[in-house]
Amino acid sequence: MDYYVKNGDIILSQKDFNLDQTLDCGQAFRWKKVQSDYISSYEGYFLNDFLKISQVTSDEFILHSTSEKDFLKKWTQYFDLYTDYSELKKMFSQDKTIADACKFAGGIRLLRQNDWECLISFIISQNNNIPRIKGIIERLCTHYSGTFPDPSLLAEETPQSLEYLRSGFRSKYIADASEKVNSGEVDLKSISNLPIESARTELCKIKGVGAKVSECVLLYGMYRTDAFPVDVWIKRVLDTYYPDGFPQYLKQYQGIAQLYLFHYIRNCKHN
DNA sequence: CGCCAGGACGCCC
DNA sequence: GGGCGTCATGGC
Repeated sequence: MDYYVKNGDIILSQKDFNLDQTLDCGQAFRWKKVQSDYISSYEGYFLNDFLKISQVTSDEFILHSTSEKDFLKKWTQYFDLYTDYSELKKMFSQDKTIADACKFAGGIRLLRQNDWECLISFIISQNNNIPRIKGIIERLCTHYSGTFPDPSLLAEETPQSLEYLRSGFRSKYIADASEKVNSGEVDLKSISNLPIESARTELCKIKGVGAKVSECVLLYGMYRTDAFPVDVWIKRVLDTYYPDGFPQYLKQYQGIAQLYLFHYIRNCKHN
């Protein structure tokens, strides 16, 4: 990671980073691709901090209108820039299937998102498709003037008052999660420090949070890289390529490996 | 139109 | 403990 400041923008030099692969691989739902003269540009949020970011070349980026302070304090963390993905991929590539996945799209990085936002987002994600998940979350944020609502705000809502989301049966789950987090019955900050089995148990106390959603919250919202969400796509990968189980030596970082596999199985046509 | 979606729940056996 | 229907909504 290397950078300099130019006309109020951050010019970033970064290997192992592709915006299309990272921002549109189903781990975050508030990034929008926007028209630009660059390879690609996105606008989105980490919590309520807005960012426009562009990919200029394979390893050059512009973070538009960002202070050096915000860059160092927020965005380097969010994009996980202090982690060496070349090293990770070297380890992953001992496995043929993941090696292929990394060759197909090696610019994916794990986004270090907010636990609360991840919880609500992945509750919404269940039995749903990505375009519609994005729509529901956009309606939610628009309702709160473009910001993602805090637990205290959402805790005032009921399944009825959430009808504008058109999230179907999930609205009662959103209401339950908001109530439990706001009251402290479920304490996300404490959970993030628990052994992973206990953390799963605690998260699953929320109605509508099961094995898959809790795993996503752990991985995407709490940076538990050993969390391993299994959805229908990853199930296909496991059935096809790992009938005897996922390699144990990848356990500590299997969540990140899962990102490459998820993107690969969904987008590589010859599968 | 029908099938499916980054699933969880309730009920059945 | 595993299997299966159900749950809203709408993308494709």
